[in-house]
Amino acid sequence: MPELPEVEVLVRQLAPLIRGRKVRAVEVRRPKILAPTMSAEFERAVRGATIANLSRRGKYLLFGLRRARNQSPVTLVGHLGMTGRMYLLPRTGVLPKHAAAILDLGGERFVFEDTRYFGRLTLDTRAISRLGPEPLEDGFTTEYFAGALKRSSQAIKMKLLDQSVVAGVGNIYASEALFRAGVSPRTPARRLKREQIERLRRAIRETLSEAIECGSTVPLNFAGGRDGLFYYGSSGGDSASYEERLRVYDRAGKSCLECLGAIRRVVQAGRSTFYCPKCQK
DNA sequence: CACCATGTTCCTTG
DNA sequence: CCAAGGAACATGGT
Repeated sequence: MPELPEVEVLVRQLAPLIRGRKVRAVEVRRPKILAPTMSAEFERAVRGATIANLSRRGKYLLFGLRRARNQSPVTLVGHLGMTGRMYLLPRTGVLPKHAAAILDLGGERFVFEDTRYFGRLTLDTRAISRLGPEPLEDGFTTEYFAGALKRSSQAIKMKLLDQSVVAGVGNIYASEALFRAGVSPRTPARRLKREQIERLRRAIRETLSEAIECGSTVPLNFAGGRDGLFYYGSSGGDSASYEERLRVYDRAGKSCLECLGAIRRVVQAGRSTFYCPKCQK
């Protein structure tokens, strides 16, 4: 479930539920997700701490932990990887097969579940410092964006996935934003004209904003109505579903909603890109 | 068995 | 030193 909008929605829902709560115990089932932090160090820092706040940077979750008076606060950095989920589980709930780490909050347990274990929950904050600007904030200007693209011969799709260029865009929204901007994903970054860069910047902001408004993208339904299990997004309901809102992603061979031509799938740097060759130049 | 999957990091090559 | 490409990580779905 991991691009900026999904993380934003998760943070908004989770923050009020965990703010102010104390971590009574820590259980790490997959030490790999702490890397490079070691289990002992992690437990020493987190056990007994109070979660003072939760925020987001790019696709990362930032847990601000307040500890004993004589100890300094620490930041826990979370990342969902490809398959990560974070939620509160009632004390009586059954832990999932791929529970990577569990924080006992007293009433409920905070669970970090991750099937593929590509995610992270760590004290290492270095990745945060390498991130580019937040696409929905003022720092993501056309001036900045143009500067970040002008010396690169790499395809623009790849630049959008580069978290040091702009933070939070992933494989799905990169294709969607390029379609909205009418820009071909294969265009070398340095070939983009000023007007295209402006359109793309706006398209990125609109695409991400709309996804946040819609609540959630990837079908996050925690299959089978969970008793008390926290879940986000609409489970069915009236709003347009995830797939319905995507104009090109995973629509290879289907018709373009604008021109009725066929959506094409190409592979760039080993990852699928979807676009309309007629609408996107 | 084959291929695909929302992401990042490391290694190699130029 | 930098840019770019590809493999690796691990598990499951189709």
